[in-house]
Amino acid sequence: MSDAVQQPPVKVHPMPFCRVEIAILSIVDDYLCVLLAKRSQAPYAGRWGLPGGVIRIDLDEDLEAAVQRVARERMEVELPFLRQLCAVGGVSRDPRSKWGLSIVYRGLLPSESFDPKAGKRIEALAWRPVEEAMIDTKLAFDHAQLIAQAVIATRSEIDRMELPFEFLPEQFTLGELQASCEQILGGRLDKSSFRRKLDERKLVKPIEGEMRTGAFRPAQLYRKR
Amino acid sequence: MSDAVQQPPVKVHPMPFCRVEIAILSIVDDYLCVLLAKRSQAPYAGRWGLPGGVIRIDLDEDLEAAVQRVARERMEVELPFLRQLCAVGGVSRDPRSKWGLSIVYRGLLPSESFDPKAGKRIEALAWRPVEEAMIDTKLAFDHAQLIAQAVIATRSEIDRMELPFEFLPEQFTLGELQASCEQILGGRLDKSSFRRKLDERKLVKPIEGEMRTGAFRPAQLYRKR
DNA sequence: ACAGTTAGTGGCACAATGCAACTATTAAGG
DNA sequence: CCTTAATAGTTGCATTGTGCCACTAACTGT
Repeated sequence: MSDAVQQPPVKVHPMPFCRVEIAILSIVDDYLCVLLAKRSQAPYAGRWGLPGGVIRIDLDEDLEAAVQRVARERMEVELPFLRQLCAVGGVSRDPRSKWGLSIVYRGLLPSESFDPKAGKRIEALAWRPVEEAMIDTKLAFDHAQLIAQAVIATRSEIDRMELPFEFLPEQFTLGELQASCEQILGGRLDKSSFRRKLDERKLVKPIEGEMRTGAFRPAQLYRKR
Repeated sequence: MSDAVQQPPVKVHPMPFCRVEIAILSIVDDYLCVLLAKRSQAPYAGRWGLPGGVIRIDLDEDLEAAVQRVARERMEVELPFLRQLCAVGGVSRDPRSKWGLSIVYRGLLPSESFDPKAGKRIEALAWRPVEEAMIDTKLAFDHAQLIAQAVIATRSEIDRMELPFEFLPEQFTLGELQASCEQILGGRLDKSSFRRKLDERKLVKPIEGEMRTGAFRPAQLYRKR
């Protein structure tokens, strides 16, 4: 009602240089990995870091849209799972401007569904085990720190039994589900208590009659929920 | 090293209108309350909402500094406890610009240490019980939603036994500590299991010999850790 | 001395969890 | 056909965490 009555007399202040950064996690060769980009431009040219890009207020509807656009432009991928991680900002965060502000997102992706292809401003893309990346002091900016935060957030989801169905095909065995969790956590889980929680909280349902063959006893297939 | 070798050819894009918003929580009259500001200017002039302000890249060292400056200018208060809550942004979030981006913080404050004083661009300040504010559809922007998020975050800290020492004086009794937790959670806790957790995890230590008088049996005083 | 009120402790039942043993099912190989 | 090896799935038990409740302790006012 009264919202649009008058145009307020806002002084124009210069704004921060606003970007989104993306920590994309996946399980590659049984290890939880993060997707890193080799930077083709300053700052930190030639160094590895998280992929990211400038927020384009003429192109992006909102923050998530900005992330998806950047993921598309830079890596030709769409992110089915996306969560905001944090925002970091301050003076001289980025030499391209006086004041840099980055909104950092965390994405989960099944690595099979994605063949990393370097796009705009990226020399190369590579999966890197998080245990290395988290402590790699050579990464651009504070990205090692951000990766650590993303890993912690993902692990605490598992602790709360918010399961990483994003990493699995639509049909899966309980063994595969447990293995995914173990790879994310970087440690082993107990089979019986894992399964107890699954059916107490009704997180999966068996698919009728179907089975799948390994080398030995076949396992029941399940779906989410 | 190689970071400053060349000035990269960055196209200049218009940037979002960047702000910080602050959800300050405190216990007032035994209820968990949030500090709301009556807006003196559009948008939402005359409506209540979270206090906040524009990020000033000429004044603020980083995001937290921006929050503290805004808290000082608008409310004449310093926030001893401050956590980032989330970032929200998109087109037409704020009619003052095409694209608005707000970094939202959550602060905890002992209400006794603070006499709300309205400052720049604020008509009035008031404590409001969170149970009302969380569902008040009349608040500016999506602030009711943000308050709900702030309350959830604060409550889950209590669940994890990250205790609200910010709400208490330096010395306190276990009864006072438990009462604070109950007021935050909006429900009662069990005395014996609360205390068991306190000393299992060594969260408090008794202060030697000292006691404090109520009307009846005095209680042991404690300090954090 | 006793009632009333809050501080603080201890016991017990029940739930959640970790550990380990056990059964079930399949393919392969003698 | 029986044994072996490997994984799938279940069951039982010991340990721990937690909620509930009762009990003791300390102090004031009458």
